[in-house]
Amino acid sequence: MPASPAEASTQIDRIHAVGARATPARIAVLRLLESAESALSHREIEEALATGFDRVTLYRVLDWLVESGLGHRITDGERVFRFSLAAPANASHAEHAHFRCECCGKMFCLADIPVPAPALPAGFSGKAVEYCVTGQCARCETDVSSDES
Amino acid sequence: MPASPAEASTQIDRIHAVGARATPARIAVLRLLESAESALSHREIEEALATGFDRVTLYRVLDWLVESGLGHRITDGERVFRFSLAAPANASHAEHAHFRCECCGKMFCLADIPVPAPALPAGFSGKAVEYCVTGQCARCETDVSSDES
DNA sequence: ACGACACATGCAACAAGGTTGCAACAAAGA
DNA sequence: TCTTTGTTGCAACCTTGTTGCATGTGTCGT
Repeated sequence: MPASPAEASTQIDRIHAVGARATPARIAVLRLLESAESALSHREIEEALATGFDRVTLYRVLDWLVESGLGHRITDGERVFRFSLAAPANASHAEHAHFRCECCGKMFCLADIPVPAPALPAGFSGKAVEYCVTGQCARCETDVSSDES
Repeated sequence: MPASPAEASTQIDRIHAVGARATPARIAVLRLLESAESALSHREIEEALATGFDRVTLYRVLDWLVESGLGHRITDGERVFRFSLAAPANASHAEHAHFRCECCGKMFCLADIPVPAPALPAGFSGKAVEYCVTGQCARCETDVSSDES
């Protein structure tokens, strides 16, 4: 079920709400991230949006997304950035934990698990925290155990 | 104060203990990491060891270090890997938190701060946890405040 | 509805970090 | 000392992300 113009208006509103231009690339990325179950890398976004947006355009859209506060950027353990939407403006988007599956490579937001506040040594001031667990996700876990040949 | 052969024997023993060959590159990297106050990136290691080891050699030494259990690899928030030595075999090297200074780029091991165990959703199994705080370290903090012009 | 302007896009080139293949070399044991 | 097997150096390559610049387009004022 591809985009209908009516559905796209949701994204357009969100874009305008942060004082930016509603462009096809931005709308498409927003829509994609909204329906994503896990944080996506630039590569994954490029492949999902087979619409021929330029690589650089996507990088810029993603940068804009973070700058404007509509999304965040997290780093998985493998030198790539991943992007997910921030929660809608009403909810305060507390920092949450992430889970990266070694098997399928997907990254999940563990919204339920609050990131424990760090106790830093004297003189240190923390701004942001990344809390990322690596392991196997539920699906890969069952795949592997049922595949024990 | 450069390496003395006598001091190097410590490193050689550690290398032999994991069943590997004691080569100049490995000894040098081990020595460097032992004296490092923070986790070092490949680049930093290459510059500190101005001894002309090949880039690739260092990458391979670092990979070996992690595989053999003598060191770990962590990712700072900026797409680069950093390496530090594992604690000596007697101590169980519990996972610890890291701190990356946005200002000077250094990465510190916060050995005192235990990484809280994650509560994962059903079906997920975690193997490793990364807990990294970003902010300003004590030195940069004072530099900035005394530099307010 | 139209035009202007600022911002967004596409292209090409670049940069940094890391990996691979392969021939030459050297540490460890016989 | 000799052999073997693991290590090194080199060159080339890949991936991820960035920059400069000319062209295109969304938005606003009219």
